[in-house]
Amino acid sequence: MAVSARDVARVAGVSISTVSRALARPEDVAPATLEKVLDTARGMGYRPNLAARGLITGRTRILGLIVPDLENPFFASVTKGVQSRARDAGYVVIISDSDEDPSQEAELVRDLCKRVDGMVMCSPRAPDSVITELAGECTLVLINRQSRDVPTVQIDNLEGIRLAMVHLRALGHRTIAYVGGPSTSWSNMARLDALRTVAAQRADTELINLGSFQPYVSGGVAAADLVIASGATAVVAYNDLVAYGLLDRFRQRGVAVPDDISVVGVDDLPMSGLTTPSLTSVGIPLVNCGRASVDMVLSLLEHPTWPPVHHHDLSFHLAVRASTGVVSPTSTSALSRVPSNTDGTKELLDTDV
Amino acid sequence: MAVSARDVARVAGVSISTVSRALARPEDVAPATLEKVLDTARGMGYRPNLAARGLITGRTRILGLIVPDLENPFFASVTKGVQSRARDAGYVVIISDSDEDPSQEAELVRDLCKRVDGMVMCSPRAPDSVITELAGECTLVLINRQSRDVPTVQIDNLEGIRLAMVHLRALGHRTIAYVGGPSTSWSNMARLDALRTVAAQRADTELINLGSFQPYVSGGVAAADLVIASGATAVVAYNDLVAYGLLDRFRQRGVAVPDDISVVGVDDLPMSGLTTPSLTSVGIPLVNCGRASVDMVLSLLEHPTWPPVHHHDLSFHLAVRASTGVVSPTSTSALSRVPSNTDGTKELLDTDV
DNA sequence: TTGTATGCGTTATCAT
DNA sequence: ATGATAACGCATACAA
Repeated sequence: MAVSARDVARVAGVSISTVSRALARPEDVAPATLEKVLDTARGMGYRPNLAARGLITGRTRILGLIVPDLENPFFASVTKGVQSRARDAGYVVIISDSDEDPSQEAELVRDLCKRVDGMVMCSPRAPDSVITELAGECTLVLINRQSRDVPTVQIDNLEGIRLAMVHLRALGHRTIAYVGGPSTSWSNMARLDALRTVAAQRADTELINLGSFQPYVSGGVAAADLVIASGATAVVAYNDLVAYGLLDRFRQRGVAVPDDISVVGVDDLPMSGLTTPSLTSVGIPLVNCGRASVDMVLSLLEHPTWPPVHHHDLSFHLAVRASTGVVSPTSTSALSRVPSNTDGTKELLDTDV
Repeated sequence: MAVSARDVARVAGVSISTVSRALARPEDVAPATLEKVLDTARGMGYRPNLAARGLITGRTRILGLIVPDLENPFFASVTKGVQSRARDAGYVVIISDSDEDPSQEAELVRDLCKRVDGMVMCSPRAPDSVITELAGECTLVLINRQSRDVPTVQIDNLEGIRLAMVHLRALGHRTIAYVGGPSTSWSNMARLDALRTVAAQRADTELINLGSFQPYVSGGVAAADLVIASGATAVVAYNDLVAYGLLDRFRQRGVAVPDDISVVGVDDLPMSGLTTPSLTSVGIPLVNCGRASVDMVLSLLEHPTWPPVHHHDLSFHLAVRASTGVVSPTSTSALSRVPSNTDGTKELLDTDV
């Protein structure tokens, strides 16, 4: 059986509450007894029973994290940040993978609610109404999703997209395609809006929205042929995974990157320096997102009355690599073999593919 | 304030213990009262306080998982498996990232011990003695590490390596280099042993051990030039990350894969179908490793007296992709520009690099 | 500064 | 089949 505070008290020759105090508020106990208690506690290998402590304090010192897919490097990085910051603050984190299933998310939150002090949801798919309701039942912070009612950690998509566009324009690109993510995704809408805003500011820049695709490698593979047919000299992908898919399919099709088409991703995943060619990407400080979300939860926990910083914005950086290059004179002519797609249509598709 | 069993009891007009029973052993309570209790409980949104339950049962229904690095896709996959199987069994999992620091591992286990029913350590770096000691303090299962005293989930390296070697030999390769992982790593020793065993069985096959490298992309980059200098026509990397590094550096050096050198990785990470060229890899069923480890922990928990299946072995598969090809007549001559390394030395290096 | 006593919400034991 | 009651191990208000 484990050693309890009572055991320590008996051995140290003090009362049980002195043991408790020695650990919780050392300054409230006489130096001599403090040392004696601490020594015997250590000697006996005493570890407070956290269930009992939690029963009294109502706090578990556990944080919850819900992500759609642990194997997706995007969420892996965020998870790393959450875990690391939580530990620094003396918390541990329970992780839960929703398997990309929005309907599971709500159930997961409710299950975890009682076990944790607060929760972080990363890129939740569940509808706004559900999220808001959930936030009423427990301390909740959202990552990478907008909400009026719930505190969020967001990334300034406009700034990131602007970096990418400025880069592409500097290389001479004027016809730029966008391979979107899920149409319901907040990030996708934010990025599309940003692209439109930036493109609208330059009269000679044409934006071709190729519609919505799965936010994985498979989505990029599916979109690649449309990109080629569109006649664009550069393409911005919803995220790096999609960009990997583009790269892969372009290679299969014999389309050279960046000579024929330049490719830009979003997220700057750890892998993106290693693709062939290496991928230029708009980077999100994912680990920091995780850290920031924990800071927000803890702040909410400690100052429940404060209605202060409900949104924490992080900024992008641009990692320029080998997948973007100057537009070549041959590129558009060589590729635009499908006339019907080069008629200047700004929105080719607007449905999910 | 949250609603307690006492509240439900009062509203339902029964005693508090009937409420408890209704949830724990429905068959022990009369159908009429059962329905009444369950209805009011649901109506009031009653959720048992897990801290209180844990205090009396001594069980938290939490499992712990310690990995060296969450961002490493190897561990991400294992984590996915652990989490998924744990949830199926009604457990949640606390995850902890040791930041590749062996000295942290022991501390993490001890911290988590009191919070969880059992733990899984994935590829721990800590010395045997420490691991054994830890296993004495809590229910512990190891993944990807050998131990006499502690239950483990392992992979049959000999079988996996044999698959790779048979594949390479069928392509005509006779001089095969191995880029090893950390010399202290059990996996590395197991793989090196397996390579030696298989090579020894074929008189015409030469194995060149290039020594130990970091088990990351950087390790592969560091090893690539040695591989080229060794004159080998094929190289087996400690894992896929190392293989990525080899691929990257080979490309930089203008060495064609697989025309000049064939490359084989180990792990078959999700990304490995997307490198250029795509990577032939000996695949570990990582998600299943995670699942199996949870099964072992739960079995240990439920039948603490059984001393049965202490080791669970999983098998490899070989994912043949574009990084391996038939040996070309030019390959050895074209590359072996460093005579001192082509003298047939079987063990070039045996120190860490 | 230290000890005593109470209660956190649940399960388990026993009596009814 | 159900109810009363005693733990579980700790923190805390209060007494000394």
